[in-house]
Amino acid sequence: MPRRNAPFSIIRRLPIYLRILDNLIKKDVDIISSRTLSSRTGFTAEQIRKDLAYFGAFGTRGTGYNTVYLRDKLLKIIGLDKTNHTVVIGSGHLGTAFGRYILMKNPYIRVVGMFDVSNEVIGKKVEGLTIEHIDRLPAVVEEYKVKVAILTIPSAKAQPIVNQLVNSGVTAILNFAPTKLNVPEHVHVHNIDLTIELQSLFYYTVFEEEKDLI
Amino acid sequence: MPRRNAPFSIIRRLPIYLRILDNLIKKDVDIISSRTLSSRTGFTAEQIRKDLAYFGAFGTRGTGYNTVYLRDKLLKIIGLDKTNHTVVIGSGHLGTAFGRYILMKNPYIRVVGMFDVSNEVIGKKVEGLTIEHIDRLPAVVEEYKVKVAILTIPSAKAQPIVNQLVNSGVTAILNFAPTKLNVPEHVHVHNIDLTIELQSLFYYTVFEEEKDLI
DNA sequence: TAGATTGTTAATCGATTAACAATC
DNA sequence: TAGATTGTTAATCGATTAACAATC
Repeated sequence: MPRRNAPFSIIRRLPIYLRILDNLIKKDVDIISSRTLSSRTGFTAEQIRKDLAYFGAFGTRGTGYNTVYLRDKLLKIIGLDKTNHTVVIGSGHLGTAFGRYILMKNPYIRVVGMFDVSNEVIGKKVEGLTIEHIDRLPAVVEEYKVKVAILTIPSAKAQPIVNQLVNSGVTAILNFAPTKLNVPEHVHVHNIDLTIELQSLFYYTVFEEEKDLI
Repeated sequence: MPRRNAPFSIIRRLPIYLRILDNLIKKDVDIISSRTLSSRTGFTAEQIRKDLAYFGAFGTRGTGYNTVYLRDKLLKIIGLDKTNHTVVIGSGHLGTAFGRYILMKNPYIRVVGMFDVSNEVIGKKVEGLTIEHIDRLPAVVEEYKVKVAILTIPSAKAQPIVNQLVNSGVTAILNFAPTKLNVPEHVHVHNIDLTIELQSLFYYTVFEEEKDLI
């Protein structure tokens, strides 16, 4: 499996293929064509073939892709072929909702810790996992060799925690705090900013209203 | 204000500028340069100037941008210059967390309804707003002329609700259900897929491990 | 005026789409 | 073999970066 520094645009589509393959395999479908994948994803068949071809030749010409084989390849490419640990930092409403969601809906990822500073939530259980004091974070990260962390704490408190995470060996962060995090080059940050997502949608509502007037 | 069908890549950056301007104005800063905005956002100064120039000439050469004036322009461009209503459909853990977040943290957006089908949550209050039965959705959407809806319901139940929303006049949907929604061309859908965001991060952790071996 | 910073045009880069040869 | 579908090369499209003239 030649692992290169693949474009982010491709990487983001792989989990979508993975989810569809999971569903197909559950229904005992053995073979899928790029055309069918296209109708399920909304991406063009050409793009799907090109995405997969970036990592190797996984299909059979004239037939399509074997679902189990392709899923296996995708899991290896993404890096989900072994148990993967993550921690949730910040156990307010948003943090516990995410933690619960991942614990329940993500077959390939395991939450090994949830943390907070507030005595109001520390000790509470989320799907069987006990929320711990944030002082326990470095120990848990090191014990489980956690490489990916989810951040749902206020912007003002984010940077010191991020520094701590990086020092403990975390290399990827899913950041829900609406602030720019400073990290070394080898650490990847994905920002999910609910305000951006929601506000930017309003652009299209105004546009629609104006279109009505034309 | 010439409103065109601006590239989505630009539209998504506008709320970030808006947030920074809000903070600057709070601190009584009158003028900001593209260079300073660059260091705050991580985007290049050239890109920021080009983004803004797409909608008009809002700055002063040799000086920079007036914060209050630019914020005013941005609010008009995005379409946040009037009260903007939204509804949250699906009031499970994720839905109530989002609803609460928007109610508390979004100065320009007002949640006018939260809905669910489960008697366990209907009647509960979230930051003063009572969760209603989903049967009330069309009435609320029409009463408040809601154009933007937030969807946090299971994938299997999403499409019928989306059809209902579109019929009631909604033109933009923030979708957290991990499924492709079918909508008419004039309706915009933003998908936020926590699984994609999280799984795709694991690609970079494997990459890092391999780099260690080189 | 001189220094600073915008707004705009040109060059580059990267991603998507189209076309088709390879091959099951 | 004929039909189907992949994998790959070429063409197009769009977004970002660089350069600089305009102007406060």
